[in-house]
Amino acid sequence: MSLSDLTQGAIARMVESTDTSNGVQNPVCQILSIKKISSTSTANPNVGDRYRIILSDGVHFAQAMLASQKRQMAENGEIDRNSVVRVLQYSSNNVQNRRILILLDLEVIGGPTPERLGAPKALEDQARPAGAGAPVKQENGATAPATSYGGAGAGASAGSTKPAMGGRPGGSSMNAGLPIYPIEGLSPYQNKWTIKARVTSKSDIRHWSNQRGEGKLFSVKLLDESGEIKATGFNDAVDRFYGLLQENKVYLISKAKVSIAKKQFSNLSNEYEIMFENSTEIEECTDASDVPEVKYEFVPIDQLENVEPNQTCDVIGVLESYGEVSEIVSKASQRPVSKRELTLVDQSGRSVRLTMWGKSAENFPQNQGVDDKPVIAVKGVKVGDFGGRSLSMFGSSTMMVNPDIPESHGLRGWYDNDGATANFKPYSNVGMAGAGGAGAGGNLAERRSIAQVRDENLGMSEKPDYFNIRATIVYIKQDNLWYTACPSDSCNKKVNQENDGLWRCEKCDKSFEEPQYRYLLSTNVADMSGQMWLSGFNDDAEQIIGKTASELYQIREENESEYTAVLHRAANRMYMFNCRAKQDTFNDTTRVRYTISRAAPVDFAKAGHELAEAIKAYL
DNA sequence: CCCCCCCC
Repeated sequence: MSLSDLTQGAIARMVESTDTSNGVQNPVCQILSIKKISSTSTANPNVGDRYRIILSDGVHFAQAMLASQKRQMAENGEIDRNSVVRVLQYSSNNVQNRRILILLDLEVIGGPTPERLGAPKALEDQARPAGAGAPVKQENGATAPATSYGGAGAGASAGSTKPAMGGRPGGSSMNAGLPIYPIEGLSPYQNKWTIKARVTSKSDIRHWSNQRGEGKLFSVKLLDESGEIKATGFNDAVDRFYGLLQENKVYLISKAKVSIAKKQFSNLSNEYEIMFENSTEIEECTDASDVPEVKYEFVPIDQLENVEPNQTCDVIGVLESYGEVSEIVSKASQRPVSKRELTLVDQSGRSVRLTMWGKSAENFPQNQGVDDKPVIAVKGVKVGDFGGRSLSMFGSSTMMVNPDIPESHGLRGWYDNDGATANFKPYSNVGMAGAGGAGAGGNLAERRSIAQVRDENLGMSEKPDYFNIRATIVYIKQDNLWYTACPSDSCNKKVNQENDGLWRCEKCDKSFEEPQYRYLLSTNVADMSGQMWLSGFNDDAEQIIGKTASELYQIREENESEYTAVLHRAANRMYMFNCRAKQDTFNDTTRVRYTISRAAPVDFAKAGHELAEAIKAYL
């Protein structure tokens, strides 16, 4: 299908006519957007206003409704965004001074069309003198179609008895003269528009600095009945609009720039995005009832295992607990990032971890007004497979605390009656069983025995598996216990001694008088079910051995038997090991390596109490 | 004009 297949110019003539009989016969048009209208308008059965369509002839587009008898074409996917259709029968109706096309019969032609044909503009004047055409009567009390897009032209239309903006709810003197457009109607070719849209998410302010300069920016997602679009503000626009724009509120926005969306950076299905500019006007709109609310599609926590990792989804649950803010260093950017772990529970009897990042993590819970065990709804969070399933906030994810929606009230009632005393099966407690010893914050069932680690084939898939074991050091391998490392901060690469006696680091491109010694621990550990070899790095090895690698190097230089004694003393101690299992191939042999990510001495008193509790639970 | 979405 190409632009030439469309009946160019048809839209204007269709709108001018009353129906097929005096209009265009069988025009071929493209559907730019199709949107189910879920705000239950009691309106007109004649109109059957269930699906709102933006219809294009390649030159112009205009607003249309799919007649209710053709609803199934939308429901079964026969027609969709970008479909090319032949309009067999239509009518053009005057609804509150706007012309709305009603598509009474149509057929799909050609195969799927992947893109918008041509560069259609909004029909400048879709209004007509009252009484012309075949006006659709509004029954008493009947609601007008949701948002009154002057869309294609509620501007000062010839013969219109109303002022141009008379129908604009919550409007003001600002933005005067610019018709309200559906978001789907925006394009770079037309800049006289106003959208009335709800902010569904707002990012943190982000600062950047690269070779091209530096600055700050933020972005919001905007929603109306027709679709969604991302809008970004840079520098001055951050100062002007960041505070004004708030999640879930509705705004009139005009005089911003529409440009081609960089699709790879957006998960919204819109070819375009908006940039706020110096001339941009934004005003909160108090009459927001006709702009759709954020829609959630909640996945119960126990169903998360059916969601593919890396997908996004919406989850609602009671905030059972949350941790302290901590800092990690991003592997990709090498920059420190704050994070905070929340634990959500729901009626499915399971709990899941939700990670918050950056400022929102630091400012939680104050920024969310969190009281005791609130209901938390999150939208667009990333599903991870850490420890089964986990959740992680994106910059584009949104969080609502105690939202006023049925699911929230249901959870509140359930939690206050039953949930508060229930036990929840976690997806994972990996990483929580650390300093506290045996399962601090975790439960004993989640810990594995060494036999289980083998029986469950952990580390045999492409991705690493993580597990915890409580085991006793049996033996520490005595040769190659350390390597000569680069002494630069956070380099740790192996350095070799050159002919000049200096130690050279290829990565840092520097030479040093002395290397830093760092452990490469290989230790055999055992529990009641068996034994296994674990690899460990410097920090955990220091803790286990009780000396730095440099100290131990000196000891061995001076007294070989003392060296052996130090290693003997390190054995027969019990630790909680957080480990990672991953395949690796060396000399054509593939085997699973088990690496310590954290080792913590067992707190026997605490572990004993936990065992007692576990036994009690069986009785 | 950013574009990373992180870690165990």
